[in-house]
Amino acid sequence: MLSNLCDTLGMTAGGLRARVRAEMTEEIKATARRHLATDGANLSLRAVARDMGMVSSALYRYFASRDDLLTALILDGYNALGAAAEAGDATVADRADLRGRWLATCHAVRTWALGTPAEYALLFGSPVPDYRAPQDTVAAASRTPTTLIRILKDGFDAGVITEPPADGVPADVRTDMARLRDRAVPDLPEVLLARGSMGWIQLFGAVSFELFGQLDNVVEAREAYFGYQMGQVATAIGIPE
Amino acid sequence: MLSNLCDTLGMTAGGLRARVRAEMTEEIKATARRHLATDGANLSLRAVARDMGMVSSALYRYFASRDDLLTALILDGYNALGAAAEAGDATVADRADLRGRWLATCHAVRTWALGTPAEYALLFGSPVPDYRAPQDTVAAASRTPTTLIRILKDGFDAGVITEPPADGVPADVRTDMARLRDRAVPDLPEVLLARGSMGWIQLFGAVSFELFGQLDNVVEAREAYFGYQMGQVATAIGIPE
DNA sequence: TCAGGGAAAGAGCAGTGCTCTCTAAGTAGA
DNA sequence: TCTACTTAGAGAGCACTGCTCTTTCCCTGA
Repeated sequence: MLSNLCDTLGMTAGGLRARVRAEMTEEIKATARRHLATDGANLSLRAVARDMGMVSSALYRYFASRDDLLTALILDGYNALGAAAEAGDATVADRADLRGRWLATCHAVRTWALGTPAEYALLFGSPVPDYRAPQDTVAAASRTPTTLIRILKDGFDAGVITEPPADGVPADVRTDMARLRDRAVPDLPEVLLARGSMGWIQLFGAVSFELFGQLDNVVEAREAYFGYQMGQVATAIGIPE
Repeated sequence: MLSNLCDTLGMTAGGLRARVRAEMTEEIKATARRHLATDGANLSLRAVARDMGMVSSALYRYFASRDDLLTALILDGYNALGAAAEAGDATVADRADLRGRWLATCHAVRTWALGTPAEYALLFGSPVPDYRAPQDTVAAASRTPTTLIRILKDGFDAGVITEPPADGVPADVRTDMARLRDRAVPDLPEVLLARGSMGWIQLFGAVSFELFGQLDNVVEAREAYFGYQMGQVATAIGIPE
């Protein structure tokens, strides 16, 4: 996207100008991320500019609008979360330990969310009014669920996870799952993918519930509750003990 | 809260003045709700006032701040959602049809959310920065989950739903669940409540996922997918077919 | 009838996103 | 090396925001 912008502005890639421009863009995003932590989604362009010792209008040389800046942050956020999930999965040395991998990935997602709640809210919270996420984000957004599904795939390939009976999976849902499967993880039964996607939703729900304050005055043992949930989900999906 | 305000302003309850004041308050909330639908959480006090043919400062006679107005809307929202859930549960004539009641309640929640997405986002979306939900809301907020848990309670009392084995429910989670149980549904095993709360979280996750756009370009058969999920959850909790 | 108090208006403050114009500075080509 | 061009940034300005303060109007209870 950045190189795209450079092209439209007629800059030669690799030039010194382009490099300082890229550094500047990164610095703006970094300060914006910092403001995001305190001000939430309604961060102020002017405040970001002030923090960098420049005037607000100067930011418009780098981001066409506030929404554009948010989009860049969202994209970075999806990638950061995806990387965290992948790293979590990778911590389990025994690749055949499916449950361990599942739980490690889930906990990694939660840890990332707790560490950067504002960014998580930006990704998964209430959408900003009249803001449409560009298509670029879908690839980055699918990194985390793909990490989860890949665990199922490994288990299925190894014959440890078996295809559950297609009890009551509606036909059109199977169609959706089949399309999704072909796009991301070929050769995985739709029914298994349907259960896997449910697990992803439960993970998202659990993290959002905790982060958005719905657990306040209700559940104190947050991490234990989370771990218990994810274990139950793993069992429901068919990941052996 | 309103009567509280009236008291502090020294108004006699039941007076004419108090009545027009209450009507005015309702009208403000109604217009605010209308604006909420288009502008999301960042609705404008001035716009609301303009819509009512008055000046912005006049609104401050009724709500001390924008946050106060939002709080009132949140409270109303929780109650509206709770009422919808209860009504959904009540549509099932055969009270012994636990699965039917569970699904009806879930679908009622989803329908309410799809009908008033902005209000749902206000309740369950990313929290507004430096806004603290007052204690008043917790009672209203618990109406919906209580409706769900009551179904489990009915099933447990009837001996249709049995207490699941406490396999791997951490001790501190049991403590949380016990406290929650004593507060809302006495005589329900903690383990069952733990599973029930998971169902509530999955319901919330599914609705939020759909409403916040995470299902875009992924799942088309929204209602079928939702119904499938809630059926699976019911089974996982132990609600018989 | 009349004082007290609540409702509304209006000006004003500090802040916002965004646009426009203008200047300074760097870059490439002859 | 000089020139034509592009870019970064500054600053003013527009329309908007939440909120406060003061002033005016009018209803109400005694």
